[in-house]
Amino acid sequence: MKEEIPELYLENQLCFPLYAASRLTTKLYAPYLNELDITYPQYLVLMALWQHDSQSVKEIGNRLYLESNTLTPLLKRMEQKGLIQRTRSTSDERTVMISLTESGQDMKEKAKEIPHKLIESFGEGSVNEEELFNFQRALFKLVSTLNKRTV
Amino acid sequence: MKEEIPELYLENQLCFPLYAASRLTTKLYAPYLNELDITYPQYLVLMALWQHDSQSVKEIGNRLYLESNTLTPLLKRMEQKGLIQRTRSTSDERTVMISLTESGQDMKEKAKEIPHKLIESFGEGSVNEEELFNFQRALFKLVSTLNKRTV
DNA sequence: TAAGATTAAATCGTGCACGATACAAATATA
DNA sequence: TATATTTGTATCGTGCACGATTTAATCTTA
Repeated sequence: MKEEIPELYLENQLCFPLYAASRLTTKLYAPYLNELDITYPQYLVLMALWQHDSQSVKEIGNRLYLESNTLTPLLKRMEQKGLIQRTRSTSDERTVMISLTESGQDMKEKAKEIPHKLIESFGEGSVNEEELFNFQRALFKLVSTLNKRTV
Repeated sequence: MKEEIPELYLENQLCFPLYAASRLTTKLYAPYLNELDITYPQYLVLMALWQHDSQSVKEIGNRLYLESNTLTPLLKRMEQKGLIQRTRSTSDERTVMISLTESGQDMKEKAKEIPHKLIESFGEGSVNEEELFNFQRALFKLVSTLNKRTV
């Protein structure tokens, strides 16, 4: 017999809308990131470095919740594009320091328009400023809680 | 000179916590999905089919916001595992209908415990029921809006 | 009804994610 | 101070995502 299990409906999941929203948001960024010839994860790394230049792979990973298995190849691609520099630390030969090149720093100037453009292409009325702020707070709280649970 | 652009801080993004939350949530599911020998996207397809068996690739894609370039290989893997059947429709030779096998239907029985287990391993106090519900509503609203913007 | 447009899957190439493992450097401990 | 443990990167294999393109079937329209 067919048993109805509402707990298994897609509409009742939390994971599914997170998954969908993340992917759809990334798609919304695509046209602007394409202009800069970078991908979304690369944009995240740049944001981390624009905020605080010269971080180890580990530190960037802590910031983005990623590990070296994902970051190493990604950072190598960014190095190839001339956006960053990878240097093995002299004080601790295990760690690799990542720092922005001139080109990587300059990209910030072009990127700073992206957030505004995105709000424009998304917002179009219907979004309450305060509601959005609360939603963002809830999201970050969720991330923080999830991070504790998944260590 | 170093220009401070708060709009580019990771803490002020909406996309970044969505991306992080999505990935961390998927990680929380991993142990339970591993027991069933399925991946997270495969779990989503199963949920779609448990709710409504026998859908075309296109219909599943509309439900999950995915297209055939992602779904075709994914569904082929699920077919190999004996979870689903892929049959080309006779009425419209373009469409491929996806339906659950007996094994795919049976998995629902094992899966129905997952949502509860997840809330357990996550919840541990600190989560307001109503707050969570509102957050979920906001998430789905966001997905719906994003979907309109990215067509 | 024949030519053009649209639609549904599939294929291809690139870039993530991530578990598992390897390896060397640094740290802790006997 | 040897030995064991931990730590930071890197490597490997698998499975998504997704833009671009292809192919075949269906639908439109002149």
